[in-house]
Amino acid sequence: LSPCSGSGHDSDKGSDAGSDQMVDGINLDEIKEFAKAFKLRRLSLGLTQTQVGQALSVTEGPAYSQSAICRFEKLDITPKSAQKIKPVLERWMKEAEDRYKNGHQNLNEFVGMEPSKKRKRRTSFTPQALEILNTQFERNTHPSGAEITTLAHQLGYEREVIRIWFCNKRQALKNTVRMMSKGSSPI
Amino acid sequence: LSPCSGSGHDSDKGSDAGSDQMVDGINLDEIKEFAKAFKLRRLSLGLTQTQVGQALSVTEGPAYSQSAICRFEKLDITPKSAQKIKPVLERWMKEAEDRYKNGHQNLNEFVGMEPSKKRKRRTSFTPQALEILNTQFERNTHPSGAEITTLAHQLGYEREVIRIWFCNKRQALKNTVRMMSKGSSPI
DNA sequence: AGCATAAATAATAA
DNA sequence: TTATTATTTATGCT
Repeated sequence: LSPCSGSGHDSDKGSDAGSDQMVDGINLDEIKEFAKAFKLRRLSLGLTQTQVGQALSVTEGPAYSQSAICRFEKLDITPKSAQKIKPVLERWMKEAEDRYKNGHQNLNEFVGMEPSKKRKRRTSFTPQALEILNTQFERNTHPSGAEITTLAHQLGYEREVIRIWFCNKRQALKNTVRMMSKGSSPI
Repeated sequence: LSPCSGSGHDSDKGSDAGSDQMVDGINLDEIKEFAKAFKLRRLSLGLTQTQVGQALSVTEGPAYSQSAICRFEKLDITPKSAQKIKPVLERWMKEAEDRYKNGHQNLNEFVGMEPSKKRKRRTSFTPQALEILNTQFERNTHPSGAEITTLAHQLGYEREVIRIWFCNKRQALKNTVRMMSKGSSPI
């Protein structure tokens, strides 16, 4: 991998940790542990990466996407970057947990969750609609935005529902292909 | 659409605080608490509902699908049913956690996970490949389709991977140039 | 009682 | 970053 080092010498931490793995004056093991704990704390509060990211964007600026949280949890970032983000997450999570103790409403408010954010009801497509959808899928597995909109309107379903249908359909197709190529005996 | 609301939904539970909620001699609150803890313990071990279900099917008989685990965690089952399943899950989880303490390999074995079941590729280029790629890039930042195909075959990577490499490389170059020249056209 | 798959979430590519 | 894919969860159905 590209070394890319030497941009800055942070010698702020004078404390020498004995057996921990240190890189550029950063304690990797400590960060690793924190990341793991952070994920668990997040799940304990029933929060998604998206929610954490959005909430942080409000208080800390617009640099916290779902991807960013994901990458931190998996430590798919540079040590320097992790070191920078860690205290922010630490502080935020502390606050969130405190709010949680004082009642869920406080947490919801803090995170900016909708109070009655229920899962969407599972739509069931009519056979007629499915037939048309499948026909379209055979023609083109990746319809454009405009095509999806038209199709949704034509069939009388929400646009998003149609979009998701194509996502899942592509998924199913891929899985089928994968299974077939595995050479498993047909049932 | 006919909303058909109010289908067998209990009205608000103005349950009295302090005493446990009992139904048919079953302590609902206890089960509720267990279900929540179970989910957290499952996540701590990094297991999916599917994995738990499959593992249980081996040790406890074929009555534990992913759906079943899901429904237990959400308590979307009858109290009687929950009461019946609870000790099974309790026992299994205990065992799983013990194995986990003795090393991940033990857990994997217990759960029946594929040792090498990892998510997906993430192409990383060998230094040799990178050297060749960079040489080609210096010669021509916009290789034709045929050239990309040849190069991909030569290096032993997927064509698409190579194509994208050039995209990203051009991007990097552009960013560098832009940074150097400071004022640039917004393309 | 659990399969099929819609919806939601996490991870990765562009 | 944002868009999209891969994975997991949840639920309509019989």
